[in-house]
Amino acid sequence: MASEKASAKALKPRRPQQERGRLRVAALMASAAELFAEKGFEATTMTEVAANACAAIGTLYLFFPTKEALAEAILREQAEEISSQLDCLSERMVGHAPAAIADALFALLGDFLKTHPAYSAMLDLPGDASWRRAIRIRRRNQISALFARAEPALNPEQAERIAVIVPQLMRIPLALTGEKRLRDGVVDELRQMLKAHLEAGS
Amino acid sequence: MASEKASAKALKPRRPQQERGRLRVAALMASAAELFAEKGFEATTMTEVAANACAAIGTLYLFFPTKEALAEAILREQAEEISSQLDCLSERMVGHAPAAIADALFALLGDFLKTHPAYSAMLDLPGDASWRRAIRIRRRNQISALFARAEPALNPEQAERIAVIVPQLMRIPLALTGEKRLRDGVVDELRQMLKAHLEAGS
Amino acid sequence: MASEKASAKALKPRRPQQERGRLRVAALMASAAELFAEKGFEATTMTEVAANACAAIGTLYLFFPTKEALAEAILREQAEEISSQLDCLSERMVGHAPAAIADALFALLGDFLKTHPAYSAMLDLPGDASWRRAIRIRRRNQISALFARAEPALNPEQAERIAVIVPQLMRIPLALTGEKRLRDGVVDELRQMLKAHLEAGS
Amino acid sequence: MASEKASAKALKPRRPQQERGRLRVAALMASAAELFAEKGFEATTMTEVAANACAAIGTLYLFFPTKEALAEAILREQAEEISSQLDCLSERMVGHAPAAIADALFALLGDFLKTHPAYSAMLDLPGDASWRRAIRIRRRNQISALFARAEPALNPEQAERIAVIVPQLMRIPLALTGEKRLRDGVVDELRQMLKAHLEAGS
DNA sequence: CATGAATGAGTTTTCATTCAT
DNA sequence: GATGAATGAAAACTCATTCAT
Repeated sequence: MASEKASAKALKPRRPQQERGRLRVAALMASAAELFAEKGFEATTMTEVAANACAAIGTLYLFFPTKEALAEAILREQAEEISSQLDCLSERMVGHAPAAIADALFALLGDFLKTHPAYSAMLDLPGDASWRRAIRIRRRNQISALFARAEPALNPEQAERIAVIVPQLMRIPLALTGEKRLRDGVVDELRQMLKAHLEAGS
Repeated sequence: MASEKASAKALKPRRPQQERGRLRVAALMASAAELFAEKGFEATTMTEVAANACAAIGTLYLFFPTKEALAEAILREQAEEISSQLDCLSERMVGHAPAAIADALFALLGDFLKTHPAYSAMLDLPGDASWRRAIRIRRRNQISALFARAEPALNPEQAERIAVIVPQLMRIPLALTGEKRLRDGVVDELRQMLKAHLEAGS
Repeated sequence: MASEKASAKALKPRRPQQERGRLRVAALMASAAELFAEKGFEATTMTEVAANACAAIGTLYLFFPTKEALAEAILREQAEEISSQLDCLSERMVGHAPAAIADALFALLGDFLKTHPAYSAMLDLPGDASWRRAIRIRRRNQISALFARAEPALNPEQAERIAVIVPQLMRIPLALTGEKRLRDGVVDELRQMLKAHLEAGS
Repeated sequence: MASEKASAKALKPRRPQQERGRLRVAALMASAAELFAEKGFEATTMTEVAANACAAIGTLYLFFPTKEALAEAILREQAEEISSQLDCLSERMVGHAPAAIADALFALLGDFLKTHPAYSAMLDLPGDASWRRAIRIRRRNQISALFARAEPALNPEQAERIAVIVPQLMRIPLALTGEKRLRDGVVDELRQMLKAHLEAGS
């Protein structure tokens, strides 16, 4: 599977040393995330990303050597964010029952995906690169650890399966734009389903 | 005098009038479905689709005026197929409990997605056209009707929510290529989760 | 010519077969002429020509080896037609004054171009082939001969110039589709202009 | 936060923001005009246009989103030019007789068409778009106003007809490439014809 | 003669990426 | 750092023409 074509070219998203540069980079990433979420990674052009951030195309390439690198930077940042939130949650949830954890996880992931619509869209893309898989696995491990730490009695295999399932469950309501009532109902339905399952299984 | 004006330019999407043509079309659609499933819609080129079917690029465009039209034709065909399978299932399931239906639905959708790997990948694409939405809604209505018909006591709103959720649940294991054990475990976990939920809810 | 070869295979009578072929060819040429006039030579496709004549594309190529040959056949036929009409006119106009000839020519060309809208469009095309030039020159010579024969006193150089000008004058009103009043006025204006000029020059 | 939404896809027809860009655009338009005049609009390829201007194909599309848009840009520019020349002429010709105006108009249009060989070829094309019609009508109105202003006694309907006719008269000699003597004679003949007509009509 | 599926070179158009200023 | 013009390989799409039936 090693089809990494960017081998010769050292992948180096440059780190801006100045405050203005950092703002620039943030604006570019926000612009890209917005467009990726809206029309998908492939359908978004680098020119659009730059224009949407009121920057020149050259400026965009100043910080991100390729479109793929731009996606990776965004995804890494968002993964970092959710990772620390999961760490936080893990602290708070020690000793709680799986069902309680499920509730909290639902709230956390629901909020995150709503405010970061590009996250799922970018993480589950066809032709997944190794770094994409790594991010998914890290998230999976973190969630399964969350359950394991809170409730050591929980079957670790099941914890892993749950860790796979929960983030994907959260994507379901995202597709129901324009049907708010249904979407909220689906969120509740999913939460009940998961909680009931965890209560039954423990 | 040539009367019929030929409607400007719209003589492109020719449907095959001979047996050989019908075979060709089938081969082209199979080729496209295979590639769409493998590398995604955007990353697949029309040239590849044609070559993969041992046809010339012109032959492909003889039957499908655009790449989008090709995707639509494939999706419509597969949607038709699953639709009739759902009809069949609906017949057989009259009078069964929701949990039994869930089991049967799991089996049906699981098989279908395994043999039609392009289906989900193409149905849930960014920037969804109206025909895509129509297909999704039809499937949703059919599944909710399946539950409603088998178990008239079931809350119709819940049936709709379940109809939204189930097909998306089935997509989750698809992403787990190369982790067969985990994938099978996840399938079981999801089935149990859904069945338990439906049994509790009824 | 009656072929008495009544063998096992029913042999269709040859004459009707040729007759049918002649009708086919006429229909194809009519179809092409219609489309060429409507959207131009380049913008018309061979497929459209065939479809517009309710024939298969292969049938079209049975009679015309290339698109260019199709155009040439149409133009030659129409040129032949107008040529014989000009011959007729030449007979009738012997001894008439140039102004009278101009009137008659106006009527003849006006009718012809109105019923053969492809004629001008095809004769004056960019990148003119030699046969196109030949047709134009033949028409020019015929018209100048018409004047010379009727009125031998007329300056032959002027006759040639008039022969160049008149067919082009007739094209002017053709562009005024949808402004019938203006078009008719322009026709009159042109006729007066030409007649006055010829009367003054003689 | 990237506010301005970038209007979907319409950031293509970029107008040059630097001096160098303006030169490039001019060179591209000149290249296209040359080729359109030489081989016609349809027979000219965008690749040729770019190569003829020593530019890459992408550069051409940077400024002109389609071949049609390229034609429109050229035609609009040339129409603007002739329009201002007609304005100039209108100033100078106040109080002159129609015949004198005809002379001046002949000179002006003759020069213009000789130095802008693409103009007529592009303005009178099959399948005329609305913008093409608009340019023709503007020219017509300007010429008829020219007559009306110089000689208020002139019949306004006749002025309009003349305004339709004159530009088309000027096209006639253009077709006579390679027959210089004849062409010059035709120009004179046309001029006399028009002048005599206008003198007689007033 | 008739047919229409098939071809593939050629055309238009896109867009990630580079580079001179 | 910043800019935006420039690039060109690659993709979508067209259509005159051929050929097996």
